[in-house]
Amino acid sequence: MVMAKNKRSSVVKAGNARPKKNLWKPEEDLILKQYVETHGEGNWATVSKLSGKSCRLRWKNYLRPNIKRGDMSQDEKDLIIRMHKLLGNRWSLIAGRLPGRTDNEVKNYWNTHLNKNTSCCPAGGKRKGTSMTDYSNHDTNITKKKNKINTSKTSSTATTTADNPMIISSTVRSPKDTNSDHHHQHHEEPNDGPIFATTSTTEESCFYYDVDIESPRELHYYMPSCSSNFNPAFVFDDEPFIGYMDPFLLFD
DNA sequence: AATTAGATCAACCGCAAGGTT
DNA sequence: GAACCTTGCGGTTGATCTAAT
Repeated sequence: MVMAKNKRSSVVKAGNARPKKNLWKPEEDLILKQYVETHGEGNWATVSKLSGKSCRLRWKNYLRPNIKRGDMSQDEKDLIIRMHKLLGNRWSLIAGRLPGRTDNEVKNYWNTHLNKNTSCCPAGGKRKGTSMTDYSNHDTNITKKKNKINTSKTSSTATTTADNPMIISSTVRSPKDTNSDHHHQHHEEPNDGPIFATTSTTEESCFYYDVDIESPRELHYYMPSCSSNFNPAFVFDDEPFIGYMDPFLLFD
């Protein structure tokens, strides 16, 4: 069943039973907005205590300036798909690549629009125990609580089904680990083995992102610049995606 | 017109990391 | 260094919508 895009207000309809969810009213939004304009961001615990609502979330996902609302453009969709293949469920990182989009929005968009369209996932939109849950378990478990990539050792492996013969395994290391992992600096693999692409960074915020891609075709899709000679740069929409230069990776 | 199934999205929840005391 | 507090993140839930029956 194809559903029309559903635009809903956050306002509870008058006459309805009191909702379990604490939806925001426009006047509450206004109050919060004025509060932040006056006092600045922060002190969310205090504000939330006073209001009884999650003000930080509301501000971050809805009220913050430059929040872009409305349909995703084709470019944004493509970027989300490709970033998700590369990064998994690291919504904040993906959202950081999409100006004006929040991680929550990207996550919702993925779960509702894109997840079901990917060949590696079971089709369907039923929520409970379905596509989102089942498919994402592999990288959900991986990425959960491990996405503080700058600060902690993170290892993730995203495998796929037979429909998508690509395997991405990413390993993010803290600078401490760099001594023992010299091969992460720059690496070339023989063509007959798994292609092992790596970006490296330096200084405090550095981390290493290793991508094992079994299919050279897939590698070329993600990294057109590294067909035979490896070049540690990804390209998104003609934009070089270089780990050590990209603020998206260093944004913390 | 009423009901049902499925889609959408705002908000909630719990955990982990970082910061402060 | 420990304890507490704050913030960020990702998974999940629930309300409400629309199209189909």
